[in-house]
Amino acid sequence: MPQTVPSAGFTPPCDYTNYADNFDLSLLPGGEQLDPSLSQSFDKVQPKIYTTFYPNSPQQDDFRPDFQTLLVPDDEKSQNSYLEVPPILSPNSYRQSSEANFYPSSPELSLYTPSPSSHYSQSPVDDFFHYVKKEPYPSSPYSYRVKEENFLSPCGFSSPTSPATSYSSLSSPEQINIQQAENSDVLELLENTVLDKQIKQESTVDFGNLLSSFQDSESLRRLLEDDFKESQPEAEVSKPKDHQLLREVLRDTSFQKKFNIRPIDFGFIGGEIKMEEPDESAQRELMRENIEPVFNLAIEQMKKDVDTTCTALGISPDPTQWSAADVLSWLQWTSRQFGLAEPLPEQWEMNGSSLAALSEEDFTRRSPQGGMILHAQLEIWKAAYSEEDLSMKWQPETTSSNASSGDMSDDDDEEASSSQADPTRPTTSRAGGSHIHLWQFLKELLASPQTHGSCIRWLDRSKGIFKIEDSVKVARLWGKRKNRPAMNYDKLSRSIRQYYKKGIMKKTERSQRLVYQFCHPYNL
DNA sequence: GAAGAGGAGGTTC
DNA sequence: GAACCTCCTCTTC
Repeated sequence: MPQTVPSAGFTPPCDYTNYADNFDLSLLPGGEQLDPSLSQSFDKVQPKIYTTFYPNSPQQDDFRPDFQTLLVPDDEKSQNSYLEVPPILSPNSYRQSSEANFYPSSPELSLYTPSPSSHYSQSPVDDFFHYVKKEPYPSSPYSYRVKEENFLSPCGFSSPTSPATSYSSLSSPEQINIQQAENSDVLELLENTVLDKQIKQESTVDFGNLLSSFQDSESLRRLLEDDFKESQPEAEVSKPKDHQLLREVLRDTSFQKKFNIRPIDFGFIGGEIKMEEPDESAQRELMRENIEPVFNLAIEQMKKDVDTTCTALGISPDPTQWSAADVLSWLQWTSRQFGLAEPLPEQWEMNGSSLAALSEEDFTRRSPQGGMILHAQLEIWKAAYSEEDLSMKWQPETTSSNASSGDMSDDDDEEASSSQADPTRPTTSRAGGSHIHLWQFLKELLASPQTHGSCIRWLDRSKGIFKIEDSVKVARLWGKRKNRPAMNYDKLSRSIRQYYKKGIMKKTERSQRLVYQFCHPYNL
């Protein structure tokens, strides 16, 4: 009959997926020295952990456990510790009912489990240990099973205070007001999506087998009690400091000798890891799915920052529209924001278009100390504006528009359907890397000079001028991507030339072999 | 000879 | 129908 008690730091080592997702990194060697700020964050968003004991024993209906009293102080029962008290079942009813009726969601049983408010039977901890003593392991036909349910609940965010206040509590005092103002809608989104829901995971382990690894039940009892005492002062059940039992188990390497197991060597992590191409593709898709919402949030925040600054300085969000005075105003403002030296006006006598065309080297030449930062900030501005402007106004036929483009992603899954207003905008409408435009592919190669710098590289990044250094290799890569083994540079270049008519690419002013130039805004 | 330019028809989605 | 792919001829470097 199942019983749920606070996990007291115990994590059944049976479901590695669950384990990996919820693993307390502080358990690793040296992990106790967590970054204090991180620890604070964990305290605010503390997972609720439910552990259910349900012995497969006919005697269990006699148990009247008081785990709640034993392991959970009264003042905590309503916080992070949950004891599920099920109705008492007779031995017959227990035997007649399958485990699936109790825990259909257990990994072996694979159905969903009731919420933490559901009820299960109980058993006293003393009787539990008595039972352990009476029934020698592992020969007992009745094994205890432990089911741990982890509810990742936004405890810190679900306080009566506003989301912004809760979030700000994680920050330094001087940041509070800013973050309250700037992150409120981001937090609102997070609350409405992820944090508003409990994420439930569970695992089941044969407790009997687990206990058999201990010399006697007293040692386990002692460990559990010590663990609970240690967690008492903080009144936090699942703090990183907990999991004493697990710590002990992890430190105990006797099992390695017992089962002739060698420790896993993670040293390879620092080295080269080769992945099969299909797996790599799946990983990229998974990464995209995970990162895209965050990326969109960042873009939104970036746009707001740009708007705020535009209002403050009275300048256009489009850098190419800036006058010389606007340029100077923006440079001064950005320099102050980043604590850079005041820009010398004589170095920056130009309008916004000229500024936007400067390369990073140009910036660094004019401002050796902060040129890189200023250039990066301008790129962000251009990207933020293009995101907004292209989605609102830009049409493929009107490339004369002074809108700039933000090819924010070099992802190979991008698609530029003619029905879309923004051909440079990343989309995820189709998975896989086969549907990609040649110009996007070339930009993808150009974006990874470490990998592909030997076959294609930028000559002038700001103007979108690039050179194909190894036409055979580029063609081979393109053919591989498009699953066209017969691809060669002759065909690839024919496709590039098709871009001349479409206004995507052009030959450079001084024609050079294997040198092409992206048209605006594709050069961004 | 390699690469560029461009016409024309075919293929895939 | 768009976006290539393929083949071709001619030109340029």
